[in-house]
Amino acid sequence: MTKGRRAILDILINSEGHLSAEDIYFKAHSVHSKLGLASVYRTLDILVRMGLVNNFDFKDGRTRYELAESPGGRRHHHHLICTSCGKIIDYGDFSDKEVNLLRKTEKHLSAKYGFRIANHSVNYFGLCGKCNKNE
Amino acid sequence: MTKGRRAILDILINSEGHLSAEDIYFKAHSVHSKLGLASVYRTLDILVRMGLVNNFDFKDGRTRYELAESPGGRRHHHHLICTSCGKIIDYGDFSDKEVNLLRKTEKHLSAKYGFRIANHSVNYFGLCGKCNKNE
DNA sequence: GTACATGCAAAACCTTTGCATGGTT
DNA sequence: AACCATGCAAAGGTTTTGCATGTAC
Repeated sequence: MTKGRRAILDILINSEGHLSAEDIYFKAHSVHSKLGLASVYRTLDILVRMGLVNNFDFKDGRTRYELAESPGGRRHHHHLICTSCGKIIDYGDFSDKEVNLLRKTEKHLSAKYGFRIANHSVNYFGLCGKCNKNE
Repeated sequence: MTKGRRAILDILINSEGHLSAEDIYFKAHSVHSKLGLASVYRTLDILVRMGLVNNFDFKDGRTRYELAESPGGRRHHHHLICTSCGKIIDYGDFSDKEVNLLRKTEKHLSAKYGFRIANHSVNYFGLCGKCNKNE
């Protein structure tokens, strides 16, 4: 565990999520001004592989990273993404029904196709209120 | 509607989906050997905007395209993706419960956040049977 | 001291853009 | 003729890699 990795992890822990590698790179500079962008990518790659971080594609050309859900920590959520302005809303107040169904579906898929499912991503794409009006 | 666009659309209609722009470019060459990669991208962009084609990110560094679901045509489905070998399985035999719940969730989200939701993407990431064993 | 993480720069890669040309109506 | 799609090549942006150096254990 090096200074750079610590900084990156701290940033992920203390942020709202949806950070690009460059976002993290700039934030990290205030703490550790020598950190290079390549190291950010290398660290993120490790964290993703370890399952501590999830990455997402919101179709804006860069990969977004956020801390994975953890017991007592960040809660699992899905995303609403405005395809016009890029606004992202986290949706996490699932009903019990939703949670149970997703869990059951994962189990069903695991059994049927022999997959070991590590995580899932659910994204709703559309227009936010503002962009909807402007159209 | 030009020759190039016709070729691209035909390829999308007659394929199993999950095609990258380059896949389409190569396939198109057997019919229309002058078609350039840029035109493939331009056409795909139009088709996506028209809602005829959906694009996905399976985290292998390139965008994948497939024909959108249509009445009587392709059915809506979700994806299982092996994060090791890249194998993709389409999952489309939803139960009524699943369909209803998703529909209700979309309605709920639309109302709560003022979004007009155009489509959603659900992806399960994990290891396929073969990669699971090799680990 | 050894192994591994780093920084920097260059490369690789996918995707987009500019521009002159060609095709369609 | 006007308009738009095209091909080609160049540019753009993100992510990865090579290599010498620095750092953690």
